[in-house]
Amino acid sequence: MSEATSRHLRLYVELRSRICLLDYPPGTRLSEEALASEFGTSRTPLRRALARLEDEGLVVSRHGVGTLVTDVEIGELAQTYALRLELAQLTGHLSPRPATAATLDEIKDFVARGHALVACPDPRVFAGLNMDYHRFGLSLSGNDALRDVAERLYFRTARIWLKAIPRLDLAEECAIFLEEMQQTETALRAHDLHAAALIRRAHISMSFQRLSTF
Amino acid sequence: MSEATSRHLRLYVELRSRICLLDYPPGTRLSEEALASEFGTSRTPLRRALARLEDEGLVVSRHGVGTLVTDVEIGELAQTYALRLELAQLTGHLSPRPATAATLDEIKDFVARGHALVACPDPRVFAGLNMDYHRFGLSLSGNDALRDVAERLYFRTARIWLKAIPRLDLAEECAIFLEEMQQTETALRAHDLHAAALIRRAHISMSFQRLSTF
DNA sequence: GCCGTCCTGGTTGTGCACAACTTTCGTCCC
DNA sequence: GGGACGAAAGTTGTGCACAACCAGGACGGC
Repeated sequence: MSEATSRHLRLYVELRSRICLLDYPPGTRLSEEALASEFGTSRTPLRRALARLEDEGLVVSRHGVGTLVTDVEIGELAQTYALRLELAQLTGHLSPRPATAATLDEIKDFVARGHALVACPDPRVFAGLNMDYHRFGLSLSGNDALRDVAERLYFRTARIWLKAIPRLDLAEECAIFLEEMQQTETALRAHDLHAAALIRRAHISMSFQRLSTF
Repeated sequence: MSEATSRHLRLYVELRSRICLLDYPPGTRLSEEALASEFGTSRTPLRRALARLEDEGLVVSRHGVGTLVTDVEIGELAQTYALRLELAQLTGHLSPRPATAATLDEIKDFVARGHALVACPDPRVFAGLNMDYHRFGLSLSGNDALRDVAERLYFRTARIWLKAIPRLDLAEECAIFLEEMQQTETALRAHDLHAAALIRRAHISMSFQRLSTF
């Protein structure tokens, strides 16, 4: 991979993480100059990364004003979740990858991290674990297109869900999350990827239900 | 919409069309300078559009070499089609929009254009009609996220399918396409969006079957 | 004849200076 | 005192010059 490409990817991924982990909550104004100097580049490559984030709807740049982190209204959130449900289930159908020993080790590790989270609930840790676990869920399918699409949708709305966490019961959310990972571990041990996908679907659905009580 | 945004969109859409209509077949080298002068801008805004095309996988820029239109191997094509099948069917489930009189006029017009195409088969006209019809199919769902995702996948692979057309029977492909639109018209007249989505799914599936005989 | 080297033309990537634009705040007129 | 106007500061968008890089060919040594 070329130097330029790798730098672009680094900037893009880092900024995307900061946005979705609420280091930059919706409405934050990102300064091109400040970010460029932080990352040790000029504005040009940084603008390339911001442009991609804008194309994907995570920020919006307005001439003379600034680059602002976007918010998402409930209507769009509902549509995106409706689609994510279906995609989650599809991970069990579209070229599923048989669970290997490595897969089982991974899910075991996730469960361990879940226990640690329940013992000491923290929104930031929750968000990071959730993001990692999402990526793990996608890795169960061998369909690249499905992975790309699902990842895109996840990052499109993850920050909104996280923003609502303080208004929910953090401890309870952590417990539910741990439960999901435990159920998934059971399914994977039984080598039932279909079941694992359904579990994922069910929990995304319930998560949105709890979210939309506001 | 700002001046810059509208220009960006114009460049992006125009280049994407040219790529997917095979005005620029896979492997073509796009010159930033030439395109910039054609569109009457400097390289900077043009590079913004090319960068987006690269992020979406339609071109690849290599330092010192050029910007090349990508090709797609059969494996990726299969995965993308597998996903497109599911998404096509979902347009019948995820906030389907009831067929109005305007909808019926539209599909009637498509059938008319289909008849004209069958009378005088032409790859370029075929491609244009197919692209318009694809957009029409998406408009039957009110789910923005689904539309975005499906459109992205369509443009990702449309040129590959079109590239294979000369190796198939053009007249037969046109006839099949017309048939699909006629069947869809019947479904829409019956206000059965579920059926319309299944017809779309079936034809995408069969289209890929014919395609992958090579 | 063959291989390695260097040079040259052409392309994308980067940095910088400036243009275009928006917001805010101060000032002046009424 | 209120409102309109304008200047100023700060931001993103654009154009340009140059750096970095790659492919191909000429050239010379062997």
